[in-house]
Amino acid sequence: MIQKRRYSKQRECILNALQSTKSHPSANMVYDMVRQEIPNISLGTVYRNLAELVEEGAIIKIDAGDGMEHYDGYNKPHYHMFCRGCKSVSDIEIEYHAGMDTAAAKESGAEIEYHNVVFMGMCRNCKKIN
Amino acid sequence: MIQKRRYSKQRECILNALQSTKSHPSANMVYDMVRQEIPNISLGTVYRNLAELVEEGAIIKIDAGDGMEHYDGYNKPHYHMFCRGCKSVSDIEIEYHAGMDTAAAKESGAEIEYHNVVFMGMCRNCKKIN
DNA sequence: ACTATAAACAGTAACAATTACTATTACTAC
DNA sequence: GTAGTAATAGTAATTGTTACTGTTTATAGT
Repeated sequence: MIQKRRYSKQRECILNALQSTKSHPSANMVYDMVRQEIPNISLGTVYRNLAELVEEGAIIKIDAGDGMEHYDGYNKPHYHMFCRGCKSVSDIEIEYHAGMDTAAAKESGAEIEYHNVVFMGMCRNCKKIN
Repeated sequence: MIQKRRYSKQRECILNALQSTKSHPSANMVYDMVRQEIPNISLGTVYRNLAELVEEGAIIKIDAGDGMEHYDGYNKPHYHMFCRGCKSVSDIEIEYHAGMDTAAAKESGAEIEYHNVVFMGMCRNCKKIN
């Protein structure tokens, strides 16, 4: 009677696309990726499923400051950097600073669930040029 | 001959508004604030001046992940938290982790200029309710 | 102080990312 | 297999932001 989440080819394809890349595509980039598999998929479907996958914790959303959301097939908590040169988001594989969460909670009285870190700068390739 | 930045009442008013609040208003909220002083100021003027003030380092832009930019009259590097309950941005006054920048630079080979941290959770008020 | 110059402006139109809507399709419990 | 209802495709609407245009105004040079 009461139906839970229902399977859909589209959602599986979106999740696969995200899990099989190390890049951090925007919704539109995901749209382009899955259209190779499902040519008539709707952009609205991509947005809706990305939101659902974020909500259930299967992927994460990254705010890089370039005016659009980026998505990341989630494995473990990790940090990101945004390159001012090529405007790309990449992983930064340093340890998650769990101590900052407790410090922030103590300072503010808030309940901290997690934190995001975005490093700003010029990536290895772009710093040569500029 | 070559003109530099020129004074404007509007820009001064915008900077004042940001420096005299501890909140982290969006462009639209800034617009509402300065309209009390300059009723016919244009929203475009607010956006342009906010961008210029960010560029010259007088204020900072915060990406909270709620679909719009927030602005902050800048004093020193500090962190922020976004409350899932009341959707507000507040300061977190813990020390800037400069060590993370060098760690990130070493790990990635990038040139790191700085980093932003946004804590996610429920603020002191909202955690009581929920 | 007066004038020429161009930066900054107000007002509005355009834009791009995202969300909402609607009729149709296709999972899944029975 | 069928009924019920999530999920979809396609499209329209919304929202935050940026670009454009004719006008105003700060300021450098007289």
